[in-house]
Amino acid sequence: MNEDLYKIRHSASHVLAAAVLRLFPDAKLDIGPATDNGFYYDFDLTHKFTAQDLENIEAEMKKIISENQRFECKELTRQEAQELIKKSGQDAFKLGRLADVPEGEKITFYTNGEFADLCAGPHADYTKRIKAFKLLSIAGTYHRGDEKNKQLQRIYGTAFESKEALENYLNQLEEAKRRDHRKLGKEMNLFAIDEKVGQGLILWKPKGAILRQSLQDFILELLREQGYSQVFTPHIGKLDLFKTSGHFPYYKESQFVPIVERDDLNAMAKKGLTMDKFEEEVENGDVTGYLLKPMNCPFHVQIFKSDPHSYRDLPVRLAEFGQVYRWEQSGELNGMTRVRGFTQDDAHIFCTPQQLDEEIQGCLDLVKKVFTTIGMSDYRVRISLRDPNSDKYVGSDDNWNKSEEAIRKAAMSLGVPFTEELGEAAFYGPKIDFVVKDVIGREWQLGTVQVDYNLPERFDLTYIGSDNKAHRPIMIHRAPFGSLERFTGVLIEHFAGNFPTWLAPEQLRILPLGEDVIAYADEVFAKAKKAGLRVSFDASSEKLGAKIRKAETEKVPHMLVIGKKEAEAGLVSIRSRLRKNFEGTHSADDAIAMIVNDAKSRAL
RNA sequence: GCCGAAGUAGCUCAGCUGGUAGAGCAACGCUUUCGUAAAGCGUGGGUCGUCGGUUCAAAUCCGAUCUUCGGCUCCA
Repeated sequence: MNEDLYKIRHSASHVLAAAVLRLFPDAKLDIGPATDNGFYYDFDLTHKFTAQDLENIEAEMKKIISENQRFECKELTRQEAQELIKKSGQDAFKLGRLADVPEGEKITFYTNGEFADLCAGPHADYTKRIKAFKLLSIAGTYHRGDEKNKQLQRIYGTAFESKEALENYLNQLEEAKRRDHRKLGKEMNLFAIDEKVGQGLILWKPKGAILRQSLQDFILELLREQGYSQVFTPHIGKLDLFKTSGHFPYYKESQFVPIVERDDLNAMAKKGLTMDKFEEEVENGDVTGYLLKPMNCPFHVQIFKSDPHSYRDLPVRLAEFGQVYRWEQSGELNGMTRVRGFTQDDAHIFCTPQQLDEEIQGCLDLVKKVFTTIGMSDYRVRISLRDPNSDKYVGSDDNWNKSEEAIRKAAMSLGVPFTEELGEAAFYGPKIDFVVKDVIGREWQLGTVQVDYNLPERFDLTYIGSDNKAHRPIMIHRAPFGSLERFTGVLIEHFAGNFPTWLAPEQLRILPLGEDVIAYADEVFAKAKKAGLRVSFDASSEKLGAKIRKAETEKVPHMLVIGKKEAEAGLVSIRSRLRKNFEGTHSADDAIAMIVNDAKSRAL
């Protein structure tokens, strides 16, 4: 965002606050910055803002803008600032915000008209610089983003340097909604979420299943190339397994309640335990129970443990499309991108310290290959490192340094910009994530590679080194898609449902023209089917235009039009959304071969 | 989980201040057999998310609850 636009938006947020104060003098102001897409301001007010209020506030803002107030910056001492805040009756949050300004830094107030706000600036010079703005929504938000704090009301808006730019942005929003995976998923019969089945639980419909299977096949191919072994593990495991791994009760809040054996349940019921006592017993007591797995790692660890290992066997790479279950808060659920049951394209690598660099590199290559094949170039890479001032991490400093260095080195080799975030690492090791945005600009983490020193320790994993002594292997967790559900959701939006041939649930449709050609068209249909294409036959008595329209709206990438002309010459006519160079008449065999190759090559 | 909004036919939506539901598309049937994005006519389909309340009467008003959407928090 350029500086002028930033100033406009930041100024708009001040105008918003000024307008709200005119209409609701009791409102307490918290904070109101410019954002990537607009601006907001947070208010504390007993009255709940309504849609009508939003309109009134907007009208008041227009008034303020037309008054063409001048933004003036005033530097104050801390003492003066405190007095000013108290005098204005805005001490509820502003005093705290003032305290955030570090000692020695300038304290500035920006004034426009009757409104003054603690603010570092910069601002536009006059309110009339805000040429176009619109208030978009009201949302709840916690003061300082902490759910223990008071919940405030946030008004979101956006502002631009011209009416055209605003129109443009609003149109873009509309356009984006059209490619929303929840909308397309329904329209294209890819998946469903059913109230009766449960929130956040995805039903993959036949067409969505084809999409998913194609993605899985693709990954499997890459895994074979990279020397992974496929494994399968159950959906539940004993509580004890997760106690050893440290996941239970550590992740208790995000797990489904344990499945406790009938006898134990009975015994606890007889004791008349309260919920708290029940949980305590499950956590600490001698209770036999199972957990729906929130992650696959402990299972893979036990597979590794089931054999003795020599350094010559390493690295061991165990891969599984493992379905896991997490109790996400209901308000966090979102289509396919945030669900309660999802399938990780998971794998765990057990390697020696010497192999770590190369293995991380291999994982990143895999992720990169996936993103390149899909044609997703709009992602950002985030590496999460430990907070140097915290002691919550396990593993030696030496190990941490080495693995952080390995991660950083690998990230650099990607040739894309990445950010380093301190304190974001898991307690067991640093990680590197691939993050993409959905149609409304929300970020979702997809691929991830994490180094882990913790689980090998907790499960006492060993291999015999060349010195004939036991050594501790290092684990890498990695998932190039992250989860098939989230990835598919993002993928639907990425392609706006217009999938390349290899992913399209229906790759080809035969459009016969008239009853006379049905027999010939049927032959072509059989050939295409035999060639492995996902093909359908439109035998309806609609006109060609209607058949084409139907196929187009259903986003079928290729069509074969077969009329008298083609039937007599033994040809077919291709109409293709994806490959204009395919279009024209060809022999049926050629046409089918072209489409088959297109699918095989996973061309975009 | 919290704040706010919403839930009417398979889909998209209309139904004003209460008088017991309507359109387009889809589906189905008949006619049409057609040349690159919509042929014509007809038919069926809804206990208005669910439960309770107010009322002579509730899709409409009130309460609870479930689900969805936008935020916040949290995550793959």
